[in-house]
Amino acid sequence: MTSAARIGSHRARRRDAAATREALLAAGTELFAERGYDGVPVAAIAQKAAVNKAMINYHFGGKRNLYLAIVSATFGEMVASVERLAASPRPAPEVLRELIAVVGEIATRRHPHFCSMMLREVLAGGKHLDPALIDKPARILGAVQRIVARGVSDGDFRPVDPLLTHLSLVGSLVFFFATARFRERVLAKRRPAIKPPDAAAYVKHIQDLLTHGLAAERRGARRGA
Amino acid sequence: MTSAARIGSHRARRRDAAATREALLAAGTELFAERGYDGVPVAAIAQKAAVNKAMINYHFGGKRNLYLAIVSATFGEMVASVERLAASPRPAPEVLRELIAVVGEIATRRHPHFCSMMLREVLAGGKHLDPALIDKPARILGAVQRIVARGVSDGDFRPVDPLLTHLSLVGSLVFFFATARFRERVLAKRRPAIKPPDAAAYVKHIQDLLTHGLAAERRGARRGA
DNA sequence: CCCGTAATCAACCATATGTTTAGTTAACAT
DNA sequence: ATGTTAACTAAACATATGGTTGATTACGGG
Repeated sequence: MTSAARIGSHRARRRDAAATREALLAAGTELFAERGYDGVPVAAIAQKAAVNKAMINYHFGGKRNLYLAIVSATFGEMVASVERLAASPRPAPEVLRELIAVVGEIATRRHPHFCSMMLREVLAGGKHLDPALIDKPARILGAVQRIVARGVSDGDFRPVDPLLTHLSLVGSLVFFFATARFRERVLAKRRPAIKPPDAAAYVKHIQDLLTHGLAAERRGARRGA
Repeated sequence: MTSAARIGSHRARRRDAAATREALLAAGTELFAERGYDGVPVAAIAQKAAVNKAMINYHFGGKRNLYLAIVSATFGEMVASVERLAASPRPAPEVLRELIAVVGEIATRRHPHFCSMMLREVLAGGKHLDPALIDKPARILGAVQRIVARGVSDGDFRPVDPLLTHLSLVGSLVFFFATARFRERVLAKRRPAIKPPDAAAYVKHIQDLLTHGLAAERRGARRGA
């Protein structure tokens, strides 16, 4: 892992700033997601990265800045994906289903710690976040809202509130992916032990729930108020 | 507040163990919910409770035990309410709507810190929790599952998976109530500033989403596989 | 080959924090 | 009144932690 990352442009180097930075980012991502900002000593990050802890200050300028770099990187791809989808001209219900799948994909494969970090940040009220970073969640919010609003105005969705819909959607997804560890622990304790549900099944469940839950009533149905 | 709580059985007492314990529990509940276990120094709890910090060890035997006492108290009422509802013989869709309302009620009025604490605990993988406490979330899970399973077997709901349904329901609710602070901050930054949605509107939204999303198809509809 | 510099490291420092302790005081029974 | 004890306090302690420093080393250019 580290040794591989340390293979630089021409040959393995005993000193490689880029590899050190990478190792710190990787170690920090995992640890912060697991235990939260306050729960991780810089010594633990350094040890996991097999690097001297002074390197955190040397390369990032302190624990806080390392954390911000990690959050920024982790959030970046998610924001980009969601905004790309929001721009799609396809029917809103279809786009929403794909959005759910994409979030599931990113949350399981590309950034397995995204949901934990997002939730921790949000729980902390954005205390650790830069003003520059705090707008990334806001952009996700905006993108989902746009999709839902379009579905409503196209008549594909009931006249639901886009903001509330966004919150319920993101909430159920983030909650699921962020709480896998705890779920395993609880379910394993049950007699008979229950197998924790897998991500793909949950993604499909949310897709179906939203599809049915947002669908416009059949033509000629009651239209409240 | 404290002075009021310190009015004992017959007259105000300069020393009142019960009042001191209460003050510590109240202060701890608020602070732990806000900043998490690791984020709160015992000195802060003691200060907020207007009590000497050694009292935490004297009355509870340490920070950890104070935390466990708080979580236990906070989770207790929620578990009781949910299990009471699960035992109701009324139609499952109706019970589920009420369950959502009850969770909203408890999360806003009686235990405004329940969702934050629950989410933090779950994120930590139950690291701080006693085996005795870890089964409280499991009981909530069981109760919701029973309601959903009954709705399915009664033909009121589509043949959804009760566990997945539980996760999506609890996830969307807990997420909403735990992230109010962050939401306010993000929404206030938008131009024009958006008023954060209130709890009652969200409860209704989730009720409707579930009602529509779980409802059995009209008679004679397709039955997959 | 040799030097300058970026990168790295071990040790140190200042501070914060959970817990302990030794002493003090108020409530109450007698 | 007084002795006993639970409740409380201030100070001390041990440890953990984030950050700094000054020396050291490897890499690349000359």
